[in-house]
Amino acid sequence: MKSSNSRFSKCLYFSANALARKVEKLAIESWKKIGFSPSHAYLLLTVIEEPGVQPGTLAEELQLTPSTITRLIEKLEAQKLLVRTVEGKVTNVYPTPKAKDLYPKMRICVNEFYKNCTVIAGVEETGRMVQSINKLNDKLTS
Amino acid sequence: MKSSNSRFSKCLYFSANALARKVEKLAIESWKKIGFSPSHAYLLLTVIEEPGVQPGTLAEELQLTPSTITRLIEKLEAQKLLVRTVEGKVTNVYPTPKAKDLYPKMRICVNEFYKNCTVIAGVEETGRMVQSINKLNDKLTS
DNA sequence: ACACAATATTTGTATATACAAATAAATAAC
DNA sequence: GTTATTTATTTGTATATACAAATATTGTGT
Repeated sequence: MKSSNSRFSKCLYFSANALARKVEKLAIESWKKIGFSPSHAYLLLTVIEEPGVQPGTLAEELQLTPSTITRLIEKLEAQKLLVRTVEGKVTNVYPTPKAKDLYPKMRICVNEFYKNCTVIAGVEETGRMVQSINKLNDKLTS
Repeated sequence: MKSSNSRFSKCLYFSANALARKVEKLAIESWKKIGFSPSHAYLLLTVIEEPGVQPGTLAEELQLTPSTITRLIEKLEAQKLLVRTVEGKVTNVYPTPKAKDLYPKMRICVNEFYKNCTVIAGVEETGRMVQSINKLNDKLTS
């Protein structure tokens, strides 16, 4: 059924959730060739680009809660893709050489995802969409 | 951090996910007074308004997978809010009197959620947003 | 310097959701 | 009429995420 014909087609709850799931699927597709889920992939990417970044910062940048970040880090640590150093109350997260080797492939996946979005929705439309969603997100930040 | 300043502020993956989570929170808040999660609430609402509706139809209308619908129904059945009758391969879902009694309160929650959205985002803006998300959703339907 | 508050992170637990396989019934093919 | 295919639903299992509480460290007021 088309979203626009659904019983709840006027309800932001359904629109927003459906969009997130569909975009998630598209992202999973784009990241499949290196076998990461999108959230793991973007976390790893951030750690590679900002070595030593702290979990709290990752939580902000990835818009996830600290506990979720911990869980993601644990998994990637188990795969020997990153390491944590704890000093006092702060933790720093660093990529391993194995992770750094993956970097070029990861950038390709990022680009592929953007391309997939724009092919489906159009370049300008995608941009406008992201912008207006961000605007709404900022209003909803409580 | 503002979404619009995030490292991934141009990425639909993050925008869409963040929006869904924030709207979810708003919905949870709106439904809290009768103690349902939004998905349970909307499912129940649909069953009350369309007694005998089938799980497959619910999956379409709520934009969830059939297995998720089964799980939601199980929970509501355990709370004696709805019942299933199985005839051949089709299942029909009916509300119990207990559920019907809740109906007026549920409609109030629905309205409250809409109101909360529009207070935060503006009436017109909310409408436009939902419309353009639906449009994108339809394009993304694979 | 000691108690108290604030901060950063992790852990225990719960929820929502999905995919893939299993089941069961209806329909079609021959 | 029996076999094969399609359809509707459920079940087993896995993932992502969050909240609240626990832990540990740092900073502050007096």
